[in-house]
Amino acid sequence: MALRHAVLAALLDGELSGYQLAKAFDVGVANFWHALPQQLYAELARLEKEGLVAGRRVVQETRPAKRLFHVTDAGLAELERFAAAASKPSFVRDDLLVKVQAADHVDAGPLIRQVEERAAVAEAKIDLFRRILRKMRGDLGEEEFLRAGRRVGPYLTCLRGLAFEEGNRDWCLRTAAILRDRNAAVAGAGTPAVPGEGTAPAYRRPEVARAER
Amino acid sequence: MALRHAVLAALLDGELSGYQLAKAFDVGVANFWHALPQQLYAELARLEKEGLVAGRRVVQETRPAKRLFHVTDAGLAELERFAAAASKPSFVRDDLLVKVQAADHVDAGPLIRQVEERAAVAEAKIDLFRRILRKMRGDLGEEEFLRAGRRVGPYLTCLRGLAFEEGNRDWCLRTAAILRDRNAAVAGAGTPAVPGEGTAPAYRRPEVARAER
DNA sequence: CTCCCATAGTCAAGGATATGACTATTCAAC
DNA sequence: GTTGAATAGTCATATCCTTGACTATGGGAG
Repeated sequence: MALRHAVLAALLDGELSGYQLAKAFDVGVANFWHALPQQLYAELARLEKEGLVAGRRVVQETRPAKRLFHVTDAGLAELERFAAAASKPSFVRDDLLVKVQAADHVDAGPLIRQVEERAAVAEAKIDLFRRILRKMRGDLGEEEFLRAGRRVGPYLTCLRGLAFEEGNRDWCLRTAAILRDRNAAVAGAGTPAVPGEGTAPAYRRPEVARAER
Repeated sequence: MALRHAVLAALLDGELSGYQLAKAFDVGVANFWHALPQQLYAELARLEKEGLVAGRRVVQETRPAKRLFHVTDAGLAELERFAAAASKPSFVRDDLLVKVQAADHVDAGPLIRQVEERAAVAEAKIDLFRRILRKMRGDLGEEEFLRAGRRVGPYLTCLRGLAFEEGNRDWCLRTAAILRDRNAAVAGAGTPAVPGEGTAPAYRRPEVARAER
């Protein structure tokens, strides 16, 4: 039930429309939470009904009208309550890690490609985050901004996003190199397609007949 | 729909009972996926019905009987298919980051405590991961193990977990220090409880009367 | 002149996850 | 001698999240 609080936190920086929120919570920039547009519009409706945010309609000339939302005092109080409550630990849930976990038992080719692609994605995010951070701190140096700047929350979460993506990139590059080496070694030793099968799996499945292959 | 593949990947290292799986997917060790026991038992039942895993009953003397599951050839094929398909990017979803995003608008005290507690949790996980890695590579050095070891998938995902927790710890410690400094600075300047309110929020809420406070 | 993209927002359906409780046995501590 | 932790597993409910649509307008590319 933290999506609502993520929305409240995002609206602290100023009024946003649902559409703008959706972009902020989209892949690429969502440093502290991720959500799809449908969720956000639904959550905004709930938050408004409960009086935690309020919206005002803004008519535009060249674009469809939009509704800009801001956090009410009740919303701020709710955020305060949330921030003081215990946080549950966060979990890893990543398709790619599941695949790497199985790396010794599946075809290495597609996996290596995916890991390398992820490294490129991480690199792009790193660039983006660096630009965002520069923009947020303006003329000030990082240390100075963090000491005296008036709004450091988003800066700090962006720093976490940056460090995460740097870790991601480094790990992906190393993992890809390792899998490539192993794949080449096994291929050189004569086993053609599936390297894991060449290097004796740690666990021989019992009672299941290993047909063909 | 990746939980099933995470279960398959976990069972590659040998037979496991639902209970053992649950421990592996619990907080603390789940390097590549996290899930609750209920989910795992349900998923195991589905996987068995579809013939992707098979279980055998093992009666024990001092403990209740258990069912040990292993991946079938069909399961391995399914995992192969999954590994070759495109992975969707993974997302950040962390209560604590939401709170830090709102750091300038909420009471800093409880937040700082939580960030420091998270740093301690990360430190404990780092120790745990280092022990697990040492155990997995045995006598070999890391480079050597990754070149020649016969099962590196779990080692690689554990390395990612280690790097993640190191990043977590470093960020938490730095963030806590920054928030402490800022809190002390504002308290010294005369504002008592809520420091964010002392430093002029970037956005003045319109049309909403700012009662008392 | 048409097609696609960006803006702005909504609906329905179903799968995935979380919360909380519950059974049953054994060992070890108090 | 009863309570508590660990083993082993299950059920029900509720909420969350994802998938895949769909409406509508305006601007720019080709």
